[in-house]
Amino acid sequence: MQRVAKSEETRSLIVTTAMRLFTENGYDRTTMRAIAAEAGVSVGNAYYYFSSKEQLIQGFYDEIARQHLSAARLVLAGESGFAARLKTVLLCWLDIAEPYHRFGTQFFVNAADPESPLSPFSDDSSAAREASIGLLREVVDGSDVKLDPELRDQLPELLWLYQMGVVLFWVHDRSAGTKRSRMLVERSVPLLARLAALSRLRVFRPVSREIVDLIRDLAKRD
Amino acid sequence: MQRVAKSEETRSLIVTTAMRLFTENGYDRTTMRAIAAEAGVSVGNAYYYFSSKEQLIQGFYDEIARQHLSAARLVLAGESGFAARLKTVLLCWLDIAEPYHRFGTQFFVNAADPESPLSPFSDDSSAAREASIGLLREVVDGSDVKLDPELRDQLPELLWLYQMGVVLFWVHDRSAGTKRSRMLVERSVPLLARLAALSRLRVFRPVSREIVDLIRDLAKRD
DNA sequence: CAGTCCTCTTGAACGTGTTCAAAAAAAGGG
DNA sequence: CCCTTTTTTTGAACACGTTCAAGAGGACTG
Repeated sequence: MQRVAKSEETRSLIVTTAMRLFTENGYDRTTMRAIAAEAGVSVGNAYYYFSSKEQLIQGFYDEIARQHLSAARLVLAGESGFAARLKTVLLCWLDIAEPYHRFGTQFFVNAADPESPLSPFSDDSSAAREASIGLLREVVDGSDVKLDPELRDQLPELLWLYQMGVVLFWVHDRSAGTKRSRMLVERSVPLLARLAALSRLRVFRPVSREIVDLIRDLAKRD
Repeated sequence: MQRVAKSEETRSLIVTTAMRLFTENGYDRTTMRAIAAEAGVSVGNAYYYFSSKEQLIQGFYDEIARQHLSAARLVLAGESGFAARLKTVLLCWLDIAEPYHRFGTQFFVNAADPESPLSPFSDDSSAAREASIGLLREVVDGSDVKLDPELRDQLPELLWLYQMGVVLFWVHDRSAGTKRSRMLVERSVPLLARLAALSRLRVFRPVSREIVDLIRDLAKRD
């Protein structure tokens, strides 16, 4: 009983300290020895709770995702247009992630490793991924957009991929205040919305159907 | 004179040995000490020629790019349809990259770092990038495709981004013979070709123009 | 040929992430 | 309260990428 609490306390102390030092000095310049010393534990103890330094990053993902989810829900309430809703959600993510951009690149690099549990495509990340896709489903369902119904089901997943693209761009974005990423969102979202609306046109139907099928097949675990 | 040749010999000996050991044992399991020992030089000497272990990977990129360029030119000769040409070029890349897939993921992970000179978006990679885009321009120009002329200029760069997407998918692809990546190419290329053809329709024109403008603006170094 | 410079080479040493055998602390059982 | 088992903690040790002061080997100059 008491032991679980104590154990949980140590774990949380370590991750909190790590996050603070990462933010203060960057990921690379923060050593495991420094984290342990600052938290008042031994190096080995940090490894008892976290299998690697990389794993300590998970705390950041969780934090950003948590903030984004609650902030996005708030701003979504006022919007009913599809493009406006999507834009809002993405700009909201950029706002929240902004403070972490300086060293955040380091994190997303590690996450690019397909073997890593931190990869957004990994099984370990499926819970977070589902939550993100769920939010994008709210974006679609809460809007007044008219869509090919076949597309409607798949759209949230497609939008999630699009969001990953935005994040990738953001990671490489070196402009002041990451304003190029903002421009990308401001201008690509209306395009997407228009394309989605076009999906109802007859000439577009077969293309739209094939996209849906392709995504479905690719999503299958072979 | 003689010295330059000797120096070049040592450099090449090191990179060749590194590539062999990487292929045999994987990137992580190959140590700089092992490379140096196998090449019969000291560790410090390897660092005289290459600033880091990561930099030794460049040899792989160059090799794959070189093979792809010449192989693609061969198979391109027989095709005139846009979709067929594009599909050919991408499948050709998958064929050539196949032997490196097992440990290739490791390489592309390192390349995902925006700070790294190995990043496909970095200044250091601009030569290789231009060469790739040039090949894709041949794909477009050598075909009989009819396009919005505004789009025609930008299309090779767009296709390059699309190719990066395929590579990203390939890196995460765990199917036998990376056949899912092949499926992605087989089925997404015709879609792209159809979309490109649609760009001439009047309803599509404004969308097409905005895409072109957006890419142009994003490409600007601010 | 002696002296000077530049290129190339060496290997010990440093800092890092990570492991592991051992100890300490806590829990449980009689 | 002692004995056993489990959980938690320790810090020395290891392997690796990387650095650097020192030197070896020649090429050029006067």
